[in-house]
Amino acid sequence: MQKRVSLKDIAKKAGVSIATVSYVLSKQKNSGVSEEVSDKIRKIAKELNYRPNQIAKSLQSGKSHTIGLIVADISNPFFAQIARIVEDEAKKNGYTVIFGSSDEKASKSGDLIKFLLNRQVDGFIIAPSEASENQLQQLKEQKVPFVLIDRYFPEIETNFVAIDNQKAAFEAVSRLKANGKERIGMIAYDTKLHHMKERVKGYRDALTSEKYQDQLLQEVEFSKIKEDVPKAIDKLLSGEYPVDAIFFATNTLGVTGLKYFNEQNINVPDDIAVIVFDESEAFDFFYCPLTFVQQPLSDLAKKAVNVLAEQINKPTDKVSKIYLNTKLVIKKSCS
Amino acid sequence: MQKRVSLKDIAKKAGVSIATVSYVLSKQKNSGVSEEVSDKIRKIAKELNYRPNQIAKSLQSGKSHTIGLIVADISNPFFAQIARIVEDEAKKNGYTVIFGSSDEKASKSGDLIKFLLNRQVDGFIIAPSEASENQLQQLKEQKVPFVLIDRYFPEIETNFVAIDNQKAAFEAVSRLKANGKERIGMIAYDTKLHHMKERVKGYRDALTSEKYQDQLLQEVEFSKIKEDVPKAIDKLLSGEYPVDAIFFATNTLGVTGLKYFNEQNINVPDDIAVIVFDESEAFDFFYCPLTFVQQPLSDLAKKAVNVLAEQINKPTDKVSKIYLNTKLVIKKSCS
DNA sequence: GTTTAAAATTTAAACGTTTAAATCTATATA
DNA sequence: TATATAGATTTAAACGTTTAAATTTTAAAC
Repeated sequence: MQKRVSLKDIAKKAGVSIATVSYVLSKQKNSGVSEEVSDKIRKIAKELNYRPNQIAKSLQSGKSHTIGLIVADISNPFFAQIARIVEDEAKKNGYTVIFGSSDEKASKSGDLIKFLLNRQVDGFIIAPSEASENQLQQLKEQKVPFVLIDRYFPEIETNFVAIDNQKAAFEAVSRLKANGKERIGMIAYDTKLHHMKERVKGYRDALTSEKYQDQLLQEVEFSKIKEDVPKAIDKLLSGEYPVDAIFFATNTLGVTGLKYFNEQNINVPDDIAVIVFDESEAFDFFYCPLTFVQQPLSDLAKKAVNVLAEQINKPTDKVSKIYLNTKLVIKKSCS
Repeated sequence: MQKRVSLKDIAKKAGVSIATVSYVLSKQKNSGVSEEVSDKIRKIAKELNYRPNQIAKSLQSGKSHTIGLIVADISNPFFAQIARIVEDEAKKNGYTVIFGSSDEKASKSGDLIKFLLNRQVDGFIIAPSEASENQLQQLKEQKVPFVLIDRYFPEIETNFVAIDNQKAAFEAVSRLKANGKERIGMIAYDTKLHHMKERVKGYRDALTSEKYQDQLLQEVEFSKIKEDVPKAIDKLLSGEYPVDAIFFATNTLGVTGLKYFNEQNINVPDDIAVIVFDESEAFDFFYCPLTFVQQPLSDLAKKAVNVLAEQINKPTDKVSKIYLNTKLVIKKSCS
């Protein structure tokens, strides 16, 4: 990599001090320097194709103008979409984004946080993984600005941008009931993460019959949904009282479940009604249009960036807890 | 953000010079410093939870250990998957990834490159957009290490990791012919990008009848595929000799096309046979299993990182032009 | 008890910026 | 003409590291 031109080079060529060059090039308004000199400096800077060294600026200012985005998996369309919006919104605010995938593992997210902190990121947007409370607590102690997205821990006072998972789930399941479904199963992740627990809560709230509830909720592990979802479905469909509807707690679970339905020639909605939390491009091709809970991804991500930017610029102890509205998009699959 | 602890703080506490601390903490082997002192320093460093300031290191070393990844759109699963693998492979090599989306616009990619160069990235992995040759040429002149991925410009000598698009397309279309298809249309992007031209070339090579070829190839614009793909399909299916097969040049085009088929109740493969370049989760739900050209995404991304890392560590003028193999995954849609 | 060499530690400069403070240069004022 | 004042420019320190070179300390050799 060729040596880049610095203020020093310009100063030498212009026959002035580095400081003068800096004043000319870094101040918008002509602060002090004479027209003559500043014109000359700007001309030379252009000639030499000067590009300020952000690293040096960062060292000097203590700000890197970089934010760290930590999600479960950047290749998951849900997070990829968030990433894209974060990218655009961050750029508008003058920030660069460094991302990292935690694979839902606290150890990975911990490493990631340390790594990015070394890189002097100014703040974080995090979709936290299970058992990462202590990491967030530490960030708080070190007064590192951060905003949670998609998930949050109710017992920790932090900024977050999320949805009302319980309400959204309640609405969805209520819809199934309204459509006459009597035994509604749910497939969720086996995690303590609050957003998932809320979805389960909303589901439970909507159920009136208390019976069999334990068997109706199937929880699968993040790392082995390929095996666990089919098993869960089998369980829900077997026995004396097979379910007549399934509520999938995420798009990934939904996709996996629907694939299994296809393999087994289980028809939606004739054999079973379905509602999925979140959407997926894949659903567009499912033979039966799917009812799903739509999250305001774009607003979620934008808000997160804005809250973070504010927090970086004027840190306060007041936290922003933002809930955005979801929408239940009703199609044939739940009837 | 709380002030972080620096070498200075440790030095003060330990009663030694900053240099000594640096020697202890930055050298793996005990270079010179006595056991006693170095133990003490390490202990204090741990106590204070010292984390080296990468920014300062970067300024000093001229290396940021950061690479810039520029793709068309991070929210496109094709690129999101690449991003994920790049992330993992980069981490293995000690690099952080900053990403940016160009939206297939040269202007955006140009801005992005400048922006990231200011951030002192050590190198780039780029899926270049149309008319961005001059940007790459400039990078070459400035001796900035970079590797192209997915696309490349044959007239510019650069590192790249790609596939043989012509061959892959040829194979795909040949398959359609072998299955008795006689009028095979293609829907491609209207771009000068070489990879797309190669796909078209491969398609043309496979066609034997020379007639009507101009009408058989439909090119649509990146920015308005939603409108253009349906139009293109209408054209291909109307007239005296409607096509009996369509070859989609990318997964995005395929997804859009198949949606339109559904709207119009056009059946695959009865009404029309289909092959798509690239895969998509969505295809799993299409009623008819789709034949597609499978790219070795993971290897592509890994290779790109490795070539780049090598280029950064020992720059040479020799370029690596790497082609990886594709696989035609044959399903019912092309019969 | 010197001398000398080796080992341990420190000094100082550098990376490319910013910016307060100091200095220098005009010009206006008396 | 001397002086104050504003304007223009430079000096120097700082951000947190690294590292060559200089210095100091320790220990060995005589």
